[in-house]
Amino acid sequence: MPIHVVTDLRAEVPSHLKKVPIPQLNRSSAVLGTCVKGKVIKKYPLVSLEEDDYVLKTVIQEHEDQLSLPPGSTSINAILFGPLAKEFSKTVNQGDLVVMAGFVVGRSPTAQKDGLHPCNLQLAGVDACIYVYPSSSTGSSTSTISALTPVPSAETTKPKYTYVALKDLKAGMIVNIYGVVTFFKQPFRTKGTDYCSTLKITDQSDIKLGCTIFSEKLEDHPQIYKIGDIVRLHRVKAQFFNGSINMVSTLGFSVVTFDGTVGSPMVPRTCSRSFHFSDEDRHTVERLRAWAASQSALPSMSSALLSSVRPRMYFDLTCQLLAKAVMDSSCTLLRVWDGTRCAEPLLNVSVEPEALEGSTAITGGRDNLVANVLAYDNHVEVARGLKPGSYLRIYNLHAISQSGDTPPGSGTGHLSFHLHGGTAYGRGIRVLPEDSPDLQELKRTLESLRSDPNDSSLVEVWCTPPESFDSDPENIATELTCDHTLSFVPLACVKKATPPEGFHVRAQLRSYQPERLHQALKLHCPECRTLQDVPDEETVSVLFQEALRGTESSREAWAHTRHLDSSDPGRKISLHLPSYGEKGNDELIFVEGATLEEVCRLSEGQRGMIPVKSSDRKLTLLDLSTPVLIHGSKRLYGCKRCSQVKWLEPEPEERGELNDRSIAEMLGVKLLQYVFLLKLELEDGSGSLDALLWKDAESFFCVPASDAAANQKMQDQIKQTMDRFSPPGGSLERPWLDLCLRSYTVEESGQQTVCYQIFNTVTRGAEHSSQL
DNA sequence: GCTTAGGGTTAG
Repeated sequence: MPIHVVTDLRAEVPSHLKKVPIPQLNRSSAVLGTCVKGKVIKKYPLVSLEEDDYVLKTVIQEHEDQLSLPPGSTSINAILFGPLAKEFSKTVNQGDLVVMAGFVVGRSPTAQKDGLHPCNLQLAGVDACIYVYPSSSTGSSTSTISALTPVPSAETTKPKYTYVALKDLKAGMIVNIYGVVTFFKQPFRTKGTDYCSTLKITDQSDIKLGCTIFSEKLEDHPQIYKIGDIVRLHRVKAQFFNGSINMVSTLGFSVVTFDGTVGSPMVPRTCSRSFHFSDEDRHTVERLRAWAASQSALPSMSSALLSSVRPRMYFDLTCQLLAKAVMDSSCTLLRVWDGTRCAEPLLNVSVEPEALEGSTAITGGRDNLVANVLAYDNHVEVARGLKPGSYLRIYNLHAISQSGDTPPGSGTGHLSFHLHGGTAYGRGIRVLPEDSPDLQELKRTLESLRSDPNDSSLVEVWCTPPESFDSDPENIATELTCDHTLSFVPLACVKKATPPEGFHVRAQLRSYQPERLHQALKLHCPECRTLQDVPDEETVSVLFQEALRGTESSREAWAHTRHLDSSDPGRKISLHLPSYGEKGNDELIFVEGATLEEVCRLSEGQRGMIPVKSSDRKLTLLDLSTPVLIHGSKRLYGCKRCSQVKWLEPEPEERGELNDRSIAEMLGVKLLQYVFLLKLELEDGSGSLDALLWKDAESFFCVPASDAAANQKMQDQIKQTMDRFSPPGGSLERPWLDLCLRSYTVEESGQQTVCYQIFNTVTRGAEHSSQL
């Protein structure tokens, strides 16, 4: 796509290019090896289509020596695409003389208006080339010369695939072709083994070409949404039928579809993971788009909004599926809307609530927003597979006035919509992807409907995002364990309800606290029900240090006392080993005069260490902000408020099996329990609310809090779970969570606050990873 | 195993 700025005419333009006078150009002009030469008499601003994609229009006038020809046709519009447009905008000035080559001659859609040449020149891709002779003093433009791209060599630009113009097709050829869709049918089942897509395409040669595509896999079929889409077909065979050429897919067939709108993003619709798409392809699509935009002969689309539908109309409806119900073997009901209100009253087809899948909140016909579509016969198969919440385009829908209670033809009957059996006129249903440009208007309309403060009655419909209709349990990251039969409600409804009440919601995690998950681990006293943070390592360490400054080590009758050297000179560590029992006991050791680090090291042999100090010649526990027991990586804490620490005089008869409870009892300590406490900010499109994950947090994560306190792997597992629910950086999609919530009120300084807590919910997959 | 459909309104 080079532009050459030349100062010496004879030296720069390749000699093989044959110059064609502009007035002699027509649609069938050979373009290979030809060029036109003219003066830039108009240069329009560069138009940016998307990132790094541009279009620019310019008008060039035949070089002076040809001006004896009739005026009017001596000036021609040239449309430049891509980098060439940008380069042209930068390099070329009005008045410059240019030579253009590698163009396509198209029909000028503005010929009537601007009175210029009936054709235009379209320059795109690697073939397009412009040579510029600056008009003013050469000095002014020499600086741009060095910035020019070199001519790509023929070898490197040779495309891997070649495409045959539709006019050049001969029976028997197996070829690759491009075309603009002028008619299409969604894939339908044949009497054979395959699905069949029927389409008709055209290109700059204005030939209408029928194509038939067979494949037993639906994903191999073209994804055509509307007339004007552009398809690229690989390995199709030209056949004679009824006196004209038709194309049929052959072995190795593949298809890619693009939106046909000029300037719309070039997103390939294809199932193949890797497909070849070069700059040349890009420009071919651009050329076809530009050409199609200028064609008035293309059939118009028959899409309509619900608001513009009248009885007896056939139209294409772009809509969202709210609910569906199987009526009988040859009929499925689809309740849809597009956010506009029908001018005619809409019929409500009544269905048993059990038979309805999707939003049960609406009965249809409501406020003339919800249309009841009956899909018959061959469409039942597709209709049954649709997911409520998804976006659809229904082709050739028939508006039928049901005038049961009104005289026929009075125009006051209720409208229902029939998708009749068969595929005539392209009758069918297509699911549109969420991000389809064809949905932007629909989504905007639904959004404005949603924000209408006068209509809160629709809350249950509009506030539920499409994804939450997804009934595929594989896509939901959590699972309910309760046996309530509550139906799912939007968070907005949860917030409106009066507590206490239970709910099932499907929501996403927007954020959570504490972000540092180790802070989610708390100590809870089952007696006084207070909650406190787990003392941090430094605080505990300091308390141990303070205890070192105690009085002389005491000797207890119930224990053998041994001394160890500490890391500090002169300081002895006392180990008091209970002497009762048959052989004495080293399972449980009372340790005095040791630092936290030393106690931890001593407990590494899986012995329970109880840190103690001497006071009044008796042993007692340290401050209750320190662990009462350190056992390997496990630490037990006592409640300051509820413990009644005795002098340590363990009685032999008190000793049964050594466990946390018996140790605590022996020490007179009320043990604190490890618990998780997290605040999850949930959202679902209807709103957001904060829910606590506390009492059922252990089963939610499938990790006991006490294990998490002692085991880094368990903490990592929780981190992974939270990262999955709320991917860091927000780059990945957040999964939906099925949650069982309960609302309740908490009184705090005379103020009633409504709280929500998560119960009966488990994380999917957590039970497996916890086996680590 | 080598076909199917080959556009052009249901009739609920």
